[in-house]
Amino acid sequence: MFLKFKHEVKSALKSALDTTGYSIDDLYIEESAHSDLASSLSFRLASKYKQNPMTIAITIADAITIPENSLIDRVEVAGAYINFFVSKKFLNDTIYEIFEKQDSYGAGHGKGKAIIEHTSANPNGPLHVGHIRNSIIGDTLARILKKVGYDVEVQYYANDMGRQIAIVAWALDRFEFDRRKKTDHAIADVYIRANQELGDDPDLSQQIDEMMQKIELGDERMIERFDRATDLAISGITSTLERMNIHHDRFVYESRFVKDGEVADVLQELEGSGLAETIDGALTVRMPEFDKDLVIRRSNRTSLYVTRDLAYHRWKAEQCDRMIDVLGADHKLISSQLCYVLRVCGIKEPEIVIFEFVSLPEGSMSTRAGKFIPADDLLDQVEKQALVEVTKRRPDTGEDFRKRVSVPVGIGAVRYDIVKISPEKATTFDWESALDFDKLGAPFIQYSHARARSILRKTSGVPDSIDPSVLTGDAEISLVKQLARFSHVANTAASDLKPHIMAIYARELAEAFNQFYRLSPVLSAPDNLRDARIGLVECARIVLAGVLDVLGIDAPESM
RNA sequence: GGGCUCGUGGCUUAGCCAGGAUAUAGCGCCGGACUUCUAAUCCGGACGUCCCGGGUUCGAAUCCCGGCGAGUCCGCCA
Repeated sequence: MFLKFKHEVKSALKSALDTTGYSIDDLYIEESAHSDLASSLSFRLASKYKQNPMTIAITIADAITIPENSLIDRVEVAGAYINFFVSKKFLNDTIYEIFEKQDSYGAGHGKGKAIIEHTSANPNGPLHVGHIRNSIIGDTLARILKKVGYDVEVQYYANDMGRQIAIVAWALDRFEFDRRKKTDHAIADVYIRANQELGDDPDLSQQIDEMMQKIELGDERMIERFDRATDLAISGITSTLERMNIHHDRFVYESRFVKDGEVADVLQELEGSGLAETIDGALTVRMPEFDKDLVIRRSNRTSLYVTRDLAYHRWKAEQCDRMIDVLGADHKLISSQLCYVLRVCGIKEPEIVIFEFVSLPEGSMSTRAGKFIPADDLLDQVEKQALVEVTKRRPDTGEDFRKRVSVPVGIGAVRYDIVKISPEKATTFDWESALDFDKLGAPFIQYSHARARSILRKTSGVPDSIDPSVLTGDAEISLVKQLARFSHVANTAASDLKPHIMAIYARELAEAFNQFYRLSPVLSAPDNLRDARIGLVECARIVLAGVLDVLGIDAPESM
């Protein structure tokens, strides 16, 4: 509804410009604290036409004609801004639309197929608190894209033939694998130990090199060893992701691009077209833009990560309209080099979402060095703390209830706490704030939803039709306005690939509902107002549930 | 050394790409509201050189230049 309103504002403004004879390429329409939409175009016109901006604003505002049944109520000029306000019809239509569309409310104009790749952590240990920033950003983006209408496929690109996996495979033969532990954690144990042992020993390093050559040549025994290592890690990673409501539609293994010859094709193509040349025995792409050339085939003929990644992207590009990669900041250079090669080959480039690092107070994390906090530990601790919080706040409930509620509250808190931060911000993990439920935002939103549910449980059902025009209180109106923003926010989040704006919207929506809740009694209101308010609560419930779903956060019925 | 990112009240943070009206919100701090649909709530208050210095502009947190500080990358690793 907000988008429709914006369109009406645009066309009203345009025709007013036509009648007044001003012309400008942009209408400078923006959201404002002073109105529902505002335009600052009179400032631009002022310098262009050498006139007073206030005079221009008034002239244009006077020329605006609001059609019958418009979503625009009125136009006002303040400080040379032209302010637009929504009409009663806007509010009513918003409620009707939510009633009609129910769970599908908020869908946007996304079309086509989107492939989004996220997490893709090396299978050499469990996910740690840095990896899950990738997972949560990626999963939220996938959900946002789905919401706005894309056909979304989520992929995990698993590195099953890199040096790290060779080390894991080597370690599995050498050290005891602790079967009592979750498999990904046990993998990390042997991997860390192997790295200690390998140290700078060139003889041992030579063994790893030999393993990598064998895997590249398709040695059966070696493939089995690598696969075993990969599977053990991936199965542990998958179960961690499941706990966070994160699902991948497809695991794409790097090795397939070597096996099926796509890597060879890419190399041949680059070599044949003269884009790559042999330097010191290694096939290299000259990169004038980066003052650093890119090796795509080692002198021992094995491929590199980036080579396989090229084949992967070439394969993906043909299957989708939008190709999105969520990557850590350490991938900035290599991913722009990848894009450079794709570009010169005439292959579609991915849209890349870069997130900055999560570090520990004592420094950056490293799986190899064993310096990391496993995501499983964080989830365990947060769930435990959530149980303490639920127990404290709901002494009236039984143990079953508390345990059942503490899981979504804990997991939701983790997801929200991570997604609410803009990806380009580097963060530091610390236990105290990770477990401080006064700071965590998700319960606030979940609580609003639970309150809406609670009211609805006490009614004999939502009326079939309501008269929204009796909803005239400030809190009611600002709640409806927030409800109307959903698809607008989803569309912006999808086109800019910014999941955090959805998190911020969720908070603002919950805030509007809580204010309404405090100010506007529902059950004790007189008949027609009571019905209308029940209807509004139902709308809020639908949208709160919808937003939480887009954020991948469960919405408890009660908490 | 070069590239990229970040720098906003005590802490965390929105806004920056597409410059505009009193700079967003949470935590913490001070004070108020539960005989009323769950107070994980709501209301009010204090707290700001938007890192610094120039420039562009009628107007700069936002754009440009130069600093400073933090993070990160610069492998025939991934």
